[in-house]
Amino acid sequence: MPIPIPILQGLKLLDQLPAPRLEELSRTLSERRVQRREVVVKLGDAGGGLGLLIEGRLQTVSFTLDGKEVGTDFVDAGDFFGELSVIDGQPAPEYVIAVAPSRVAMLDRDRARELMFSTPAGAAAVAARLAERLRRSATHKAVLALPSSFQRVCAQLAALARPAGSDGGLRVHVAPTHQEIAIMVNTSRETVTRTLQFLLGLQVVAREGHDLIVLRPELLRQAVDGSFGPTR
Amino acid sequence: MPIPIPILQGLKLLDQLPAPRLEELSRTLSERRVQRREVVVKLGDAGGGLGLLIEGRLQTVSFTLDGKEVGTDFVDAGDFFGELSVIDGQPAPEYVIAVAPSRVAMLDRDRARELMFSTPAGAAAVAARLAERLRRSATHKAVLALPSSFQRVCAQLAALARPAGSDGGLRVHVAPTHQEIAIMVNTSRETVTRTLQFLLGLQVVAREGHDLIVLRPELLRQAVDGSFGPTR
DNA sequence: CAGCGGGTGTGACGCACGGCACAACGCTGG
DNA sequence: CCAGCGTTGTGCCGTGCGTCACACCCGCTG
Repeated sequence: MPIPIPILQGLKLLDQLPAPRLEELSRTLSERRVQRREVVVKLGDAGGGLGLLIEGRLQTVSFTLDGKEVGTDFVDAGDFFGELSVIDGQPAPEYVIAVAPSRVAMLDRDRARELMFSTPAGAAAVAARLAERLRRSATHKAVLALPSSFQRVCAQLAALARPAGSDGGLRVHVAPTHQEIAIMVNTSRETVTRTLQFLLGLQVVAREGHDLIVLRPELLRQAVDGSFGPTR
Repeated sequence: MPIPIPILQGLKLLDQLPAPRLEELSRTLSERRVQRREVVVKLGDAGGGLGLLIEGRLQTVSFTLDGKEVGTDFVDAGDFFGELSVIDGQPAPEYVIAVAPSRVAMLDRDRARELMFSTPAGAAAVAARLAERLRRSATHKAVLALPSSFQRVCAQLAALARPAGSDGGLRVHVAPTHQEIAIMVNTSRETVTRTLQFLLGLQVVAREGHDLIVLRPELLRQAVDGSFGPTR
């Protein structure tokens, strides 16, 4: 089924495209719906095309050298993914998995390269996206390198929390499971549970349905830099 | 002082450039020599230009949220660095420090953007470089996420070792100090020392001047995936 | 309603490793 | 040749947290 042009215009790579090109893409692209947990790109896939995320949320997941899962980054609606293989022709470095029901479109390799490199606007969009990913990767490393598990969990919570709609409060919308958090910050599920219990007990965070709301962001920040925690 | 054209042609961003452009750059660029430990780009610098590494080796260093140093990546001769600020205009996300005596050239922001985006070849070079950095960043994360310090040190050694000239042996040329390794893999200097002692004792690696040679790469690999180590 | 599976909460145990303290080495420069 | 500093080697101590084991809760489906 074709994809409506207004939707295509909402995608970062395509928002500068002239109308005729958009129309052509609209006719030839087709959309795929994926459910939570479904795999969109497999680790090691070579020659895959470029993915465009129309709606939903994806996560990139990879593995340590000893086989344990490591969460790495997220893909939000409007972003594209799978660029690395398109750029350098190497196999995909990680899995891409849906964390929420999503709609994606795949663009074959040759047309993707053409969009990415033939115009300065396309090139700039690609560079901007890669730069964004690198910066996030760096901050994620800064989290991973924190000495204690407690700090890492707090840091990850702080990173996941986004300003909520109404007041200025922070909230983690549909919080990940403890297991998923553990994977992101390289610790055990039990430690995540214990950390969360600690924070709930001190009213630093609170549960609200499937969301987690941050009541005292400043304490969370102190927890990250070590000046606040279980052992005094 | 002007930079000879053959040297400019050895740089990844410039190797496709037509002769007249090269000549102009040769006249206007000037080279700076830096010593080991000298800072080339400061964390937080905004509006900095693009750096070109003519000779030597640089390292990017950043800090955890609680203020500890984290080694992140290396820049080798021919690579450029400081792209992120040029691309997105944000402050530099990390320090860039020389780990060996080096020669660098700085290119101002506007001319860098022109080189990077005005031609498909330039755009492809930039994308390729960013893709390379992202892939390395991902493998570094895979190292950081290993459960035990011992494994992380071994993994880092394996990553640093490159095929040596003569035979097929692996060698770490001018090995980093234990402290530097500790920073890269998020552990303590003492643990690095102990791990290295362990490996030296079992003849897995050996010292040769300032180099470290890997005598038994297969054991090193087993050490990484946990099937070989101090506690059996 | 029972039965099930995925997620969460909690206790107990053991050990790897971070931190400290100090000794020993190997340079560089005076 | 000695002083001084950066790096390496090692013992010891305390503890954070990974792991195992098990109970509980909730939302399914039949």
